[in-house]
Amino acid sequence: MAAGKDDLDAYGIPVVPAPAGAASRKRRAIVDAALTEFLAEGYSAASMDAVTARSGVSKATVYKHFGSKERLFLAVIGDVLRKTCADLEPAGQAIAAAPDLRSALVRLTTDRARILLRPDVMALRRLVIGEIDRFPQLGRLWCRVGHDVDDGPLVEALTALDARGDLAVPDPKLAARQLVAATVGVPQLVRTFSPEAEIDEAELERVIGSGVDLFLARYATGA
Amino acid sequence: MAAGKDDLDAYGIPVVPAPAGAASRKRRAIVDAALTEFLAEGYSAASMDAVTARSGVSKATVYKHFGSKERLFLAVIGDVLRKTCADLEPAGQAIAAAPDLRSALVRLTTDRARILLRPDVMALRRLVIGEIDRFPQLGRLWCRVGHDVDDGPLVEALTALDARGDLAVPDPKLAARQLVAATVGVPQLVRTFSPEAEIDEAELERVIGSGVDLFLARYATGA
DNA sequence: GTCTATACCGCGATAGAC
DNA sequence: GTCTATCGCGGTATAGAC
Repeated sequence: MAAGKDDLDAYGIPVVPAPAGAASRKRRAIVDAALTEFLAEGYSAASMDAVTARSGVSKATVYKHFGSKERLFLAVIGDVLRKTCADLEPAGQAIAAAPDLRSALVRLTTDRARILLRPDVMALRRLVIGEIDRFPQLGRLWCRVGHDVDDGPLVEALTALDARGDLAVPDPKLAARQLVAATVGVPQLVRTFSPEAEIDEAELERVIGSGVDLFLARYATGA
Repeated sequence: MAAGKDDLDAYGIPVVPAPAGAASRKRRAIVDAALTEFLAEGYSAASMDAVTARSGVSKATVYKHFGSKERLFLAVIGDVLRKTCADLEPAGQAIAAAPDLRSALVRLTTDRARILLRPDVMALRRLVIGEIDRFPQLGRLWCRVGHDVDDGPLVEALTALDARGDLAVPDPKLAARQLVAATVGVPQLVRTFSPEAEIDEAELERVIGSGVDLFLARYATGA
């Protein structure tokens, strides 16, 4: 049992450190192959044989690196989830300082929608939702990094706008959820059940814009 | 190959007629056991052995009735999905005639939320989402009977209200999606990633009421 | 229609040479 | 670290008696 092999991060997902050097390339190949396999088949139907075949290494090597199918799944999905959604981090910080609030909200929600609606992110989301009972840690991780439920920076920005009088938001946490639901949530729901649906750019802009208008009609001050 | 064994309904889901009599009880036991097993384990990890054990019949009987794991899954999930969401059918018909529009919208969305947020319905939803790639028919079926994406009656009601001048709704289809997203969608999203979260009745009323207010702030006429 | 028993396969995980 | 070869188990589906 190597040192640090059972370390868990704040979300209960095993941290498997990547060794530098020649083995690192094989490790990368395993991770890539595993992600493809898990996204295509789901956790249970995914085969470790298929992962080894796709990655070009032997099965023993896979187990030397990750120990078990469950640890491989958590490491791979957790990593890609963190990386993919890292773009969402600097979310609502520019909102409070923006001259035109509507434009700022449209830009914020549109940027988020572009990322969250990407086919690979949607597939990852479906996989996480389907395996929630088996891996509750991934659900908690998705909520935090993807801000699918709570968005800290956005809540803070709405609170600041309320204090300044630019908006009248009695419950910023609820308002943030409503804004996200009325904008990103609408096309996201459609694509959740229709993976093959295309993203019409003009339609997306129209939906997002209408959602922001919905939000502002309720929370904008007369000023 | 019995007659009608390969009949498909409008959604591409096999229709397996239930014979009346003594065998009907066994069939019911199989369906109940299979639903429990699939909801608990997902499609791939679900075991036909576990289904037979839970239902108290032999494995051969299960295969005599349903032919394969795939057909059993489609039949069971499709049936329960239709039955569960049948309560949602008479959706927006009473809206247009209601004296108090806000109360009517709150009642409509609250009723829907109560059904869609039930733990068993949420679990079914997670299962369908996770198996969308394998069974696209279930995604299409969910969209229709659950009105998770499009709600025909609600769209018609909004169109009528717009024509009468009670609301100003330029795009009823989009408005219907926004109403659902801003009300039911908010707690639904939370519980999608947190199966164990409880439904606080007071909190639900507050969220739904706020969502309806959001909707009316945008679409209500001055009158 | 229903049962018991089993064919047959692919799975996750490991042993031991190098 | 990496390989080949294999173990043991549990999976779906079927055969044949009743």
